[in-house]
Amino acid sequence: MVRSNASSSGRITMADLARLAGVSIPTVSRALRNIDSVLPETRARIQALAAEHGFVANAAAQALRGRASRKIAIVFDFQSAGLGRTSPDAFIFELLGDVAHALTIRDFEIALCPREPSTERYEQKFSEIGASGAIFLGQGGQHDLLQNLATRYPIVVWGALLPDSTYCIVGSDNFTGGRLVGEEFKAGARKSVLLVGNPETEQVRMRFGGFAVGFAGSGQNTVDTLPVGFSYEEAHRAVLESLKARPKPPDGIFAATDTLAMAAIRAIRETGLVVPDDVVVIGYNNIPQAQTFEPALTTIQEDDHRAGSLLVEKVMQIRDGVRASSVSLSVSLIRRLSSGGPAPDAPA
Amino acid sequence: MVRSNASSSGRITMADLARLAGVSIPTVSRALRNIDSVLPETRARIQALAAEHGFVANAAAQALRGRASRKIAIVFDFQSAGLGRTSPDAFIFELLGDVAHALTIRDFEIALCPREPSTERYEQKFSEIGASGAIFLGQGGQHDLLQNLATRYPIVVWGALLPDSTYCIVGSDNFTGGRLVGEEFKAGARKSVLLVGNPETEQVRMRFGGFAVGFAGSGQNTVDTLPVGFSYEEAHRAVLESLKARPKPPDGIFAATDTLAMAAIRAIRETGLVVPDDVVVIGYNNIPQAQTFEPALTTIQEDDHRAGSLLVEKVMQIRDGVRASSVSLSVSLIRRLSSGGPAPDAPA
DNA sequence: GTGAAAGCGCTAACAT
DNA sequence: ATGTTAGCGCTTTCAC
Repeated sequence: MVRSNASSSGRITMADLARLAGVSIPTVSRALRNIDSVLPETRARIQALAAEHGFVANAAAQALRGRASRKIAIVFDFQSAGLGRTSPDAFIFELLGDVAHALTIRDFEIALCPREPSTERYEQKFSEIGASGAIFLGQGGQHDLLQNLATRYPIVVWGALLPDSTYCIVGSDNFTGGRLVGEEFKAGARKSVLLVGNPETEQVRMRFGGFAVGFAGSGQNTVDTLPVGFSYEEAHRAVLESLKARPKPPDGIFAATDTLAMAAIRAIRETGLVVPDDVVVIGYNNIPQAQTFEPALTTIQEDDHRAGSLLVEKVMQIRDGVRASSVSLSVSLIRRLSSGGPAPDAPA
Repeated sequence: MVRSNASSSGRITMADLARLAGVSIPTVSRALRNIDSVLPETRARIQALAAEHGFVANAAAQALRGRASRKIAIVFDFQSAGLGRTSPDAFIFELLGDVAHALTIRDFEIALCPREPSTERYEQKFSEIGASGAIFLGQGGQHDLLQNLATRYPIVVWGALLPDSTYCIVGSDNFTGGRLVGEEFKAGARKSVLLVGNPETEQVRMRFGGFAVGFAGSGQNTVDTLPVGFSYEEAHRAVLESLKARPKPPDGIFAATDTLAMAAIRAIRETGLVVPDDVVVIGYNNIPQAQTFEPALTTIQEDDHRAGSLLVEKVMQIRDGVRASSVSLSVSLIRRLSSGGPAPDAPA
């Protein structure tokens, strides 16, 4: 077996086409790329031949010859952490699907890459596989590294729009999202709020920062932070412990993601409290399950679903030497049951 | 910008190493691959140099030279279907993460590929990108095509273990899984059962087939099938309509996936019925949300989580010319609230 | 044990 | 408008 790429399976090469068309190899190359000269008639003949035989240029050879590859790397944490099977948040997978789709449409190859510990390792990796650009799904705590990498490689990052960043970021307007939640809590006269999520993560920090602004001036109140990662189990445990440890429960929880919000709600119920009567809960991302969950989750959502295609557009621009500016996707609050809003759709 | 792969960013080549080590290029190549001859001392010196300079062989050049690539394609439907945003089932994304992880550990490159309509197109695609094997996540209704493709390319498929298949399949023991549900329904004295899911899909057909066997002999009863795809929304709508159309509701629903089960439960509740008191519901896959969902979902789960690494192991074998046999992963029933079982863990 | 030579499939520079 | 020549970085003969 061991089918390598080329040569195996009756694969057609440019040399074959050249023979068939009675022209030289470079002419075939030119015709196929619709280049300048080449007699229209010749081009037509060659392209017809190519189509007929299902010719596809060997990407390896093109890459070797120095041509900018039509290949983009997508970087994210797919490493299930050993036993715990802590897979990425559902939102990231959604985004991955959208990005992959946008790349496919443009006829680009998609390489999945794990996180690396240094700029050099990323460069090596991208260079090794011949990717002409990379899309990072989440900063993953590598902001400084990314600043550096961006000066040497075309990258775009889904994540928080950090003010000092010199690389191109596409992200939810985390600050406004957080502020909307803060305002909602202020309007709902919440007195004691718990923020669930790790503020060391860039996006989470901005969400919580926005919250503080929106919630400000709501009089006598307290805001505590419960720093947890992105896993459902960890959040569930932490919220449960926190509820037991406190003299009285919070009356509002803002979770950094919908997944964490669902974990919090479960913990709340297990202590006998009722959502939203005793505690109002709001999440972030509006993942598909948010609507499905009981009680349906109040959450923050982007106003359009262009995240995936935007990331791809931007990386194409940078790859082509065009400056691309960061984009903050506007957000809105979806009111559902978990904050006392209406049910997602009227029961029959 | 337009950084192609090689040549840009001070990338080290074998020629550079050869110069540094004072040997010829082929010697470097041999040393790095731990090949036969090569004086141990020479090899050590070269490897040290390579490490020091962070040398990584250019995959394109290796591929071009005819070497079996260390690259595997993963095929699945990531195309969100236009407006509907019908993304793949959560289970597939879980599996994708596991497979990607297993490949990364083995230092293989991962290419994401969409479905193609024909054997030829798959061959072209794999050949173009230089993948030396492919993993299909789900048959996707392409059983015949896959039979054909497998004779020409190293592939492994996650899916149903169809009896006539000549290609290597790794899959849940769908038949037994279905049978367990059937037996559970029989034991629970269900009289009127609705199967939700499209039996044209290979895996679903086997699950329902197993159900029939397990449920058989439970006396006077009826079993209807509601054929729907894999989307939550579609299933929700279909179940709702079905419930309204029937003279009396079923007392048991077996959904082909957990996602469909959740949709069914929502529909059931919207008609005023109670799960599990009026209708018992069982799903399939034990996705993370199954535990979280309210009521927690009774479902079928594989006994171990080796699916991802098994798929990778198998494709490696086939790639290396070794025959690999299909594997049916044993399953068991997880009893939770949706079928009247215990809550996932005791409330505090 | 190592080097010299050839070539994988393609594209860019220079002919014509 | 097309052909000729050279070479990307690597591996595989075949010499020595």
